Amino acid sequence: MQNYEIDNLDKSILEALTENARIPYAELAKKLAVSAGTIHVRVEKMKNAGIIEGTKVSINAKNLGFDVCCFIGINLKNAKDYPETIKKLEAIEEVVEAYYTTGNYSIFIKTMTRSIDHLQMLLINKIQTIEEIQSTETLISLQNPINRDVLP
Amino acid sequence: MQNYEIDNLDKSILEALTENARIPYAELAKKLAVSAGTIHVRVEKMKNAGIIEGTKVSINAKNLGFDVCCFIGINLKNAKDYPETIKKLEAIEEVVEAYYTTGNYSIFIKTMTRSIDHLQMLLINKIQTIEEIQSTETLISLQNPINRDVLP
DNA sequence: TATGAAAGACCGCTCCC
DNA sequence: GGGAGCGGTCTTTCATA
Repeated sequence: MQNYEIDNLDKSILEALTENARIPYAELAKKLAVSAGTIHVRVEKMKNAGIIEGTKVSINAKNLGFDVCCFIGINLKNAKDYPETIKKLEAIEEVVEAYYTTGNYSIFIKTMTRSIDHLQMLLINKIQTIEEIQSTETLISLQNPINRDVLP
Repeated sequence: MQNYEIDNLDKSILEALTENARIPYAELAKKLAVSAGTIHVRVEKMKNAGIIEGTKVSINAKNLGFDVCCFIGINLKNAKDYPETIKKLEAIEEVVEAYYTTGNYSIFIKTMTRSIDHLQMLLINKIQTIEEIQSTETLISLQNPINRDVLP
């Protein structure tokens, strides 16, 4: 199911669908000069290959009141506590992404909060109370100048 | 256009659309026990309020061959070179996200590459040749145990 | 002002070429 | 990969509370 080689048509479909996942297949077909049936076949193929996982709305978090995006590098007391820590982080709704990384930190997370106060509360009352965590480093995102979702 | 307060119905719509943006409005209406017209009105309202930015397919980068996800913290020689550096980073297709942050790094970027070799090439031949950059720190993501797209 | 119902146009899915 | 048919969906309008 993996490593299916996509051709230019597949690529064009992905690009179009990345801009607007709700575009009618018929319109897409016209734009790419193929038939609607073909689009359908290709999309199904990419779904089966696990390339297309699904469709999502992109929500502007800022306009919903979540103004503060922040990255937090976490160091654990013991590396073996990783699974337990992830479980605890998962229970915190402000944690939107988590990565297990090599380098300076054991775990690296991204958080979305409504304000700096909210972030501070999150850090003090939720994250730093996790006993497996030794220390944290906070990187507040002031700007997000690049945010791509298309791959070459 | 901002700070429009969403109610429970809007929230349910967003949640459903986040799981599957292509769900028929009629089905969504049935699930939420309202009429299809209402769904349509609400979605339009949230689009106008800038809450819904659009719809996207979620692509599994791994199945496309992009196996290595990596974060790179960048320090600049001079803080004022930020805009110029962003411009140069933007031209690098492997750079999928960039943040201007407070804390340890000036700029923080996320990259997607096909392999460790590819990552190494990216670092040496592309990123570290940007003259405004003083130093970089690389955090290779080994796992991505949390990846939410729903907000509370 | 926001919701609900219905009608027509449009689209997606499936088959066969 | 292309083309046509049927079943279903989206959108719009109008009436209502």
